[in-house]
Amino acid sequence: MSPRRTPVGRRDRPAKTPLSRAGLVSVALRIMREEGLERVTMRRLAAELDTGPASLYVYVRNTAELHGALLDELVADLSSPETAQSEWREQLIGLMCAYTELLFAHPSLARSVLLLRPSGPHYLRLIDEVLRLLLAGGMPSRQAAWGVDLLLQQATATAAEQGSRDEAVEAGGEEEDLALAVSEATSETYPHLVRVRDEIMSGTGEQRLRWAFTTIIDGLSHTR
Amino acid sequence: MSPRRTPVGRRDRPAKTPLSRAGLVSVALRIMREEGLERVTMRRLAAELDTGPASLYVYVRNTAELHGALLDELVADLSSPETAQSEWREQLIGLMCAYTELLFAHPSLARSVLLLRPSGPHYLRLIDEVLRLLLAGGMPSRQAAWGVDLLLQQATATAAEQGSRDEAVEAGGEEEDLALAVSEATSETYPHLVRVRDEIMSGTGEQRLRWAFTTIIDGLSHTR
DNA sequence: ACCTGAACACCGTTCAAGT
DNA sequence: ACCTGAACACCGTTCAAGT
Repeated sequence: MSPRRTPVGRRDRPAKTPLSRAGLVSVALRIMREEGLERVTMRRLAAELDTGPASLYVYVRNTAELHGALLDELVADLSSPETAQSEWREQLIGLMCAYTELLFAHPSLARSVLLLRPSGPHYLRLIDEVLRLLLAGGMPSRQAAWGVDLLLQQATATAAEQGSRDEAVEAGGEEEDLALAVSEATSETYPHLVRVRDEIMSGTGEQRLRWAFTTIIDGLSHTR
Repeated sequence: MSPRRTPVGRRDRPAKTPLSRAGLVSVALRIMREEGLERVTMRRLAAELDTGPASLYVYVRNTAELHGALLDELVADLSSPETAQSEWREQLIGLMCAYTELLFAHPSLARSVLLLRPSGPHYLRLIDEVLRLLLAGGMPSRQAAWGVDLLLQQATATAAEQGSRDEAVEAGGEEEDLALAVSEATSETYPHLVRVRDEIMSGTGEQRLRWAFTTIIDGLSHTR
């Protein structure tokens, strides 16, 4: 229809912006938000940027590094909640819940991040903030330092697990297998499981999440 | 060389045993032990069993279910350590460490299990045993019921993370990125991180693992 | 240095057709 | 019911060759 402006252009795209790491990440972010991380593949990204997959390896080492960059972008939007006069403990639980909810929206990213050691500037800011709150709670520095890891891992693992479960409902449905197995357990085979049967699946995700963070923070405070 | 005994046999394999779920799982287990979970693919498994990949779907729903079955086989070998007169707390930490070490040998399985709700008989036995110890510690039943989940998730997440890190050393090396970022952090940008800098990477994997379990159990005991 | 097409070496799952 | 070959619809990464 319109006359060609770029003689060797493969298609009539608006323009071919030069490749850059930032460009890569922003396109990846868009695809992730619109279609999920599953669709963010090197091949798809390359197609979107009107090039071949090999070209991307100039800007990212591999898929894992790309995922790390995506996490950092997400974490950038994480505002410290209510920096007001509420207690450090409540603030910390709020921050951890906010981070977990962020990951809930992208369970497959959580899955990927679990295998990473994120090191982006925004993630470091999150670490620093969690540390601030733990130290504000009067925790010894080793307790605080190791605690950040424990808390962040818990958040990521929960998001990875919970999120993929929602996705897996259509597909497999392994949690129904567990529910079934638990309901069929007898006192002869699994006596303790039977004793707490009703509590094992109880509570909402939100309740159990807050409970988990509270439990860990209690354990951290209880200095030995 | 030798005369054909099976006229339509594709190759001179010893014999073609009929397919079964148990047979599938045992071949999968062997490949996992010898070459790692990465090599346990439907296609590879089919080739090993002298059939096409489609045939496997009679016995397992999908790859996830197969991984669940593999975990259950591993957990079967998990002997309850020292059921002697040592305290419930020490016994529990020992059991959790044993489970984690089991998974350390198969990090990619841990990764996969994180997205599952395992429901095999041996896994249920593990749940029952952890519950027994928590209840022996005098914990209220909701605390115990939710606690099992927290403890087992922590174990799996640690194995998934730690294990893949060992593997990733050859490949990417994202943890070095973090170490670098931490060492380059300044008091202006990340004041709290700088304050605990030396503790954040300290300790061996074993030390931190025991510490994490102790912390969570402390938090669980501290009933609210 | 940056960019590329093509190739290497694979995947999981489904389906129509057989036995 | 069980089993199968072939197909569908893809992957990440590397490499030699170009600019």
